[in-house]
Amino acid sequence: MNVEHDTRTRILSTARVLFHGRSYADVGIKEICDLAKVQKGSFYHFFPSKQDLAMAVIDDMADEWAHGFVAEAFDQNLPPLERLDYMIDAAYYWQKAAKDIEGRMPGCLFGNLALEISTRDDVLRAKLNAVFEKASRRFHEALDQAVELGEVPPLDCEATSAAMLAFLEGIILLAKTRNDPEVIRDLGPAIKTLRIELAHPN
Amino acid sequence: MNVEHDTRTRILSTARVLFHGRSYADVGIKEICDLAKVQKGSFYHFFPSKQDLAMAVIDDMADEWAHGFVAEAFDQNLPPLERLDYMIDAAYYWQKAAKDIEGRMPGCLFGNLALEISTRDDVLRAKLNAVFEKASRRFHEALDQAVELGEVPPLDCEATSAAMLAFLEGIILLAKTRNDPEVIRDLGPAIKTLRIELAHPN
DNA sequence: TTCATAGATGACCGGTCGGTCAACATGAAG
DNA sequence: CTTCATGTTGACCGACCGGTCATCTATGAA
Repeated sequence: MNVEHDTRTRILSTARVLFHGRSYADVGIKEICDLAKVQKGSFYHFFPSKQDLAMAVIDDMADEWAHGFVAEAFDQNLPPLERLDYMIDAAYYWQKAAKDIEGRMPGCLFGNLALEISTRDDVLRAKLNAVFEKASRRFHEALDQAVELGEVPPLDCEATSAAMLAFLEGIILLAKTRNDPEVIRDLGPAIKTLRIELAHPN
Repeated sequence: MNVEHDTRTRILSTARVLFHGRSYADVGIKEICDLAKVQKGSFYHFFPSKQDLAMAVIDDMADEWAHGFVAEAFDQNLPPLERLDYMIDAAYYWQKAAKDIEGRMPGCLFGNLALEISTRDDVLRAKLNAVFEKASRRFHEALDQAVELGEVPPLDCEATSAAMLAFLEGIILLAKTRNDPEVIRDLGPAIKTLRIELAHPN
């Protein structure tokens, strides 16, 4: 069981690391196979194409996120606004750890892939969009609860949650470009100041 | 004079369009040459390598930006906060026009390149970082003036301007992933709500 | 008229790309 | 013992990659 899927898992995690650290186009299947100690023929036994591999990598990482520190950060027991800080912190420490090890900030795998391939591959684009929408929903929940608890004046939670996700991705983009995770820490807390007012019902 | 540089210019503008619409790695020199109606040998007469071409493309677009709608948006005669709206508007209309023509949102060339190659090529990364820093300075100016005019309570203009740029890039990223320029219009105005307070002097 | 220089041409290079395939190993079910 | 499914192996494919180069042409100064 676990042995059967071991090869597949090795391919998947190797591909994830390489795609994240460089880019989709820059990483070849040969390189993935070599590092994962898998033969090329075996690769194509599990994944029909490089695109399918990318799909699986996205699913894989989205799952790990959802059950990992995203679940922690958006813990229902945490005060809603603290969850935002937690999320920023988690992003910061993650990127910092990666930079300390590899010397470079990998940024957000989803953001990286989105900008690289969403003009070329509509299927992958749609999948990445779904990941972002799911992430946005976490912000949405937190905002709803913050409003309910009176911690924040009423606002357009739908739009604001999307804006917060955009801000997070933007900060990571800027930090990666500066190769300096501190950007996340310095700018991140401003996420709580973002507000989009409710549209006036005429 | 203009004839001499015509070939170079054709290469440059063709490369810009292709890099912007797809990605750096996905566009080959052969394709650029074909579209620009230039022979490969001629290409390498003007550009020593693909990396040098990328440098030139970034410079080229940064120049066109600086003297184009960025200069318009950050017109000193405009009220500072209106400049922010102008910038969002400009981004929106640009992306919308591009999508109407090509069917896909290209996003921001600088953001695209930054995420794709800043882990692989430190020279290009540094250049893109410089572009962002220059852009951030425009926001900085506007914020300084807004504070001076009392339109906004005092704040950390340095950090907030960087946050605003991050937000802009993040919005474009999200819009590109959704392939829907309206995201820029819907979330963009929240840029004015971003605030990073001045650090307390102990 | 000569000569140097800038530019244009297209064949060519080794290497890598994503992907295919026939042959073979393994192990469980009949 | 046979059959079949699952998985492994590595040679192989044509296309394309970034980049090189010898050769030719056009131009303008001396």
